[in-house]
Amino acid sequence: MSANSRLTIAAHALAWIGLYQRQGHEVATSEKIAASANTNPVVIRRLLGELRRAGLVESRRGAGAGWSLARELGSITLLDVYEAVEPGPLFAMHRTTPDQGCVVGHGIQPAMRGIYQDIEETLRHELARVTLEKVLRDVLAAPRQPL
Amino acid sequence: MSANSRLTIAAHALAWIGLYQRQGHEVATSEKIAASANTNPVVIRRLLGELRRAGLVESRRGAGAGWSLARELGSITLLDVYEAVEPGPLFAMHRTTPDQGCVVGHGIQPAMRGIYQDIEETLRHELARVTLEKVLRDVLAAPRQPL
DNA sequence: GCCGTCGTAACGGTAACCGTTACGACGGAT
DNA sequence: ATCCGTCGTAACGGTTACCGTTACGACGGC
Repeated sequence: MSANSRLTIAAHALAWIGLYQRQGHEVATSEKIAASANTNPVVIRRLLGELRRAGLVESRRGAGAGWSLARELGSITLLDVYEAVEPGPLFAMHRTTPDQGCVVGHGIQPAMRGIYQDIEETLRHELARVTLEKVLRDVLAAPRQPL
Repeated sequence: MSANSRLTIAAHALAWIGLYQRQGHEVATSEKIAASANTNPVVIRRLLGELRRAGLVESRRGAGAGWSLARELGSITLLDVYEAVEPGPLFAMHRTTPDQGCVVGHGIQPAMRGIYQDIEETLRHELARVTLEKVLRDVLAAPRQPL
């Protein structure tokens, strides 16, 4: 599976904004988030744009612009982020339709669809158990670098 | 997530070989399997090669060559197939290391690694619950096309 | 009107997967 | 000993997704 880092970067951005706001700041800029994640501000803006469409964050334009949470970290789960950022299903069917004249070719897609649905349901359930609040807690629990 | 069809095609091939053998045949050729899956024989040979490395199938060369199961369908699970054909982890970390001077940048990777490990463990558990015997059963249970 | 930031288009690089062609290797069948 | 069907595998091109980057208009406090 060609894994991608979209969920990781999105969680990073949300945790960063959440901590930033708890430190008393109003809005976070894509530039600062990008510096923490060591990537390009446009990458952050693109991802946060998808989170905004899902109602997880809000953005202000003009002077003093930036991003803020639309919900508390404790009410956002990894499933919310996953659904906002990962479009397709986990496993794909055949690219071309199998031979419908063959028993296996005819029955394989309904069979796999049902099996995959169950598995993805379990995955979603697991993702829903992890809040961004817990992510931030785990982040802050990481051992400090000794001098 | 850019889903791929490797697990689906591999399961298709195994179910096809299993049914073929139950019909009394010795070995299955990549050409016949490819015809059922509506793809190229080389694609099947590549995938079955990975399943052979995992000890799930065997291949014979020379005249009357082809593929056969190395284990009963009931003892092969989707997890066996998944591990044989899907190399990497489900979710990836940042492409570049985050800013270690930032609290979030420093703690995000250990945090996400732990969370992802739990989730993937659950996924593997679900995959292990489905045997290829069940896949073939579901395939054969698909409704016939009415005339 | 200025200026910082968002929003978004556009482009190139990278990587994975798939389909295809090609060809040597193997080993029963004759 | 030769033949022939199949495997095993390399090589190449096409497609797609994601990422990084540049560019530039839109917005809105000041």
